[in-house]
Amino acid sequence: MLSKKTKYGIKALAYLAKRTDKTPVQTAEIARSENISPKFLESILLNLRKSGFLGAKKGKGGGYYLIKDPKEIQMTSVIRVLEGPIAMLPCVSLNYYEKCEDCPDEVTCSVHKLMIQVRDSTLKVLGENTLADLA
Amino acid sequence: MLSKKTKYGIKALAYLAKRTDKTPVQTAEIARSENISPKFLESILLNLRKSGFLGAKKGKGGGYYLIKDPKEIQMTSVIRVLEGPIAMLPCVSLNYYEKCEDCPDEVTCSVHKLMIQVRDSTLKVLGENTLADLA
DNA sequence: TTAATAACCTACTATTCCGATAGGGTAATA
DNA sequence: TATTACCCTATCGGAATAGTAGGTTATTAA
Repeated sequence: MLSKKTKYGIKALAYLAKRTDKTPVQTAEIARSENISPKFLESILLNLRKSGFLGAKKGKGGGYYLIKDPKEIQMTSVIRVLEGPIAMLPCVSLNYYEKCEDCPDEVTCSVHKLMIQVRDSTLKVLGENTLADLA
Repeated sequence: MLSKKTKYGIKALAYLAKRTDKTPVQTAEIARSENISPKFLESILLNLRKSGFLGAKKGKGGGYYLIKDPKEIQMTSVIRVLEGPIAMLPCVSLNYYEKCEDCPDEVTCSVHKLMIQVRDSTLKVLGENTLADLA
């Protein structure tokens, strides 16, 4: 299950991508429009800024704005930053790999093989979709 | 991410499916072989029995055994019983649907559309794989 | 220069879930 | 009738989630 943090983050990015002009948008405006707790959203947008998706401007008329072209932003990268691994098991994760303690051999592990298939099909969908497709 | 409960459950089912004869297998044997905490596994197998995947026999020579043919057991049904929803959001779940409070309209929701695609591709993989394929 | 604005940062909290453990009860077998 | 092994309930520490609170800093406009 996707965390609300990730869901809200995607919604906020899509909100920004929908806008025609790229002037900064305040956290409060996005929060109001998308029904998100303002303070919670604040921490998410900060996260997205630090990860290089958003730029920020302080003071009056300030806010957040997209840095890159929505077409260039794959949903895989968004989800990896907000949620973490896309795979359903650490031992099949490309970016957050961890060995299972209980599993002596990944090659013969039945669950492993299945979860690689799931990972690849998910990766395909999320890789084909960009922020532009959502907006 | 898949819970350990689900992972262990699948491993246990695969262990039973690998056996040629269908005599009962004790919890302790599966736990030893798959490196799972015996007591934890016990609750999982109980769960699988109540869900109709396993049969159980008490007393000496007792244990758990598969009720159905592994070819007939889709991984979707196993995961739904152990983990719950397969979808990444409640609002796109077929079997555990819940409306999002923050979302006024699912049809126009950007995240919703994306997660339906992810759900369908995952469902395809898990539906095509049966317990027999894992064993 | 000062007041207002809005991002930035730190810390805290309530709730829930996960992964397990403990300890006994019940039914079947030898 | 003793042993075996499933059955059931209850508990528990730790981690994560979903926020909340309160103050700091940088920018803008009056």
